[in-house]
Amino acid sequence: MSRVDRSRTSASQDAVTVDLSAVIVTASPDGPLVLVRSQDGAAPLALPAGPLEPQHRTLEAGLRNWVEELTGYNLGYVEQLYSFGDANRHASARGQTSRSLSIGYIALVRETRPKQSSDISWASWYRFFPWEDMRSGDEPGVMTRIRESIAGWIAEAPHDARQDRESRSTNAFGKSGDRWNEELVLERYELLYEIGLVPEAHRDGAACWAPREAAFVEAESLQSDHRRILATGISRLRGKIKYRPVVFELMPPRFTFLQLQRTVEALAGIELHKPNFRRLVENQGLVEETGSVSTNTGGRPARLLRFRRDILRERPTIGVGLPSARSQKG
Amino acid sequence: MSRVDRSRTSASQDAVTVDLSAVIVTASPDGPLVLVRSQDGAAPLALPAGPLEPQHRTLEAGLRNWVEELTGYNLGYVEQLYSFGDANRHASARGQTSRSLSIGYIALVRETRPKQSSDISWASWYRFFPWEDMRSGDEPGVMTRIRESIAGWIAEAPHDARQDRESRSTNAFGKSGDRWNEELVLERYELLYEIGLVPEAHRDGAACWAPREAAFVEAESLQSDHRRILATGISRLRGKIKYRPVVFELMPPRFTFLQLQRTVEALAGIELHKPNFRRLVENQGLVEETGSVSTNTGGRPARLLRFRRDILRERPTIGVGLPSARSQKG
DNA sequence: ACACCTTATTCTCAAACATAGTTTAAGTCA
DNA sequence: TGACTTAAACTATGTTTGAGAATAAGGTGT
Repeated sequence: MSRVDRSRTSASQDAVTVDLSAVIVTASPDGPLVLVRSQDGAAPLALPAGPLEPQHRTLEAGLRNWVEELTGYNLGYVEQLYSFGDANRHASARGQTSRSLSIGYIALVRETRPKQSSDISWASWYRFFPWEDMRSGDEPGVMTRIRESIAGWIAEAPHDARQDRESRSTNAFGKSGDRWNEELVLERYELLYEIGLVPEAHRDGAACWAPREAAFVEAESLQSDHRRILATGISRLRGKIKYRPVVFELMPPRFTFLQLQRTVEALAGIELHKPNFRRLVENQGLVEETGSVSTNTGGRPARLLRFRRDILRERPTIGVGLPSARSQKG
Repeated sequence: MSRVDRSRTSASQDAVTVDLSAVIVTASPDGPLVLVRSQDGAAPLALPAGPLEPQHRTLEAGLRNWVEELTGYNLGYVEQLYSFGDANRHASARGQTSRSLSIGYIALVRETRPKQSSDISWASWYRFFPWEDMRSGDEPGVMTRIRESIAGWIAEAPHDARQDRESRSTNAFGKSGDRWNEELVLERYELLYEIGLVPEAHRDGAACWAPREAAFVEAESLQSDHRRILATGISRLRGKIKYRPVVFELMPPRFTFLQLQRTVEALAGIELHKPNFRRLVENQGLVEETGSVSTNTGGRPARLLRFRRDILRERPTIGVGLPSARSQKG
């Protein structure tokens, strides 16, 4: 048997439409920004997305095409994230299952200039995941409140579910005081969703522990499952900077060590030790000096660096190295 | 505008069929095996694949369903690999672009019992990538021949392309004598394809350096782009074992240190240092003793171990650790 | 000029980890 | 018993990391 037998008129294959969604990231002095699209009325923001069209030769080409048309940005680094395809992702009104497949991408761009089209704008990605920004510890107290709620959720569990809830929460959020694994963005989001701390309008039916009156975490939502896609994107990016020099896609041509460090910190959501960060980047041979210095540092002038593009050819598996989620025994 | 406007009858969306392809892996004493399907006549082997059907609630559910129906195997660990979607992946006979989207998965199973259906069988994945098995150095001399061909390909380059070819080859294959990065399976395959050492029947049009008479590397092909999917799967698995305890999905309930080591070596295609491997696994707390020993080792009996399932809850980012692709300076 | 602020940059030191052995233990087989 | 095989423990050495102290080099205000 060959696949050709099962043509698209066959009963066994339903109508499928394919969306390409993009998490388009840039870095600003204040943190990582993601491109969002505002919709009519009070509807939540959405990631830019568009249908796959016949003239697109490959999926990635389709995405680049669509994004450029929509936003005018020229995508630099692009990577496929994940394909989502729940049967009822956009259930058709006629009760027929019209499956909508959505392929998520993450893309990095350098330019931040505002766009002409008024429904496109940049938003800090921490607007949607405030708890992921631990650069100044738990400064606004978000995590304190979250940990309290989690403790309640664990305490309320029926006896046999207690240990499961406990271990899932330490897995996602670490033990109180510890640094957590910054890559588990999706796991944390889904746990908070399950507990009911981040309600989602579009999936009301699901189980929800917290009473409606409980103090929710103040976090903005996104259309349909775009928040999951964004979480996946953040997670992927946080993982990738450790072993590939992708941060430089977000840096200007010339930058100082501190600027580079701040960008990495913003992406990872944690603070880093300055001398160690410098040593790591230096030892990996990721940058070279330009000869000039930046005088507007507020203190001693900093040397301006540039990314050594040739490094990409020499060694594929290097990155800017976070504190390596050290195996914290015991 | 909403996405609903663009229904599947719209001219801008062509007919899409979705295939789910699976790289189903198991471990045997002789190395990693992958499930393949033989086709009519002399056609190359194929990965098991099937169309996404309406009753499947999620993509992964569809895959599990399909594979179980086809092979009877119950998939354990399943992970989405990548979505491939070239416009003419299976060009329809009528000249119409009927896009075929293919979503690749990797799955691990423990059971190896042969199946009733005669067109399903297990094959060592090194049949398709012989150069990836460096467990006994370059014992059959494959890499020696490959390096010679690469040297020729570099020497033959027009002046301006010389350096590019050189750096791409050191990137993929490392310098002669060095250990290469075992994750770059796809990169190596594509480089060899470009050089013409691993001809693919299905894409004849592409550029090919080596004359047809040149000594090709003896490697088996797979249907359409299934070899790329397999390469992606191997790469993903080799990466994953370093930071997640996925090997245990391939191990029997009780095993010795050496069995575990052999499995990891088989997947990674390299040999490991015995005492160090043991220490690493021990320190990570991945295993616990069962109390019994295995006496058929040929020497001193080995303690039988079992995987500590609770570790999954405690610490998400641990694995069985290859020699960590050390940043080989210089 | 001087004290004093800020940030940049270099050093130091110990703990953790990895690499590559060597040595000892505990079985089987002839 | 002695030879052989694999298991398991131990050792020595070098590298990487985490945390902090010390020093350099510019500003500003007096």
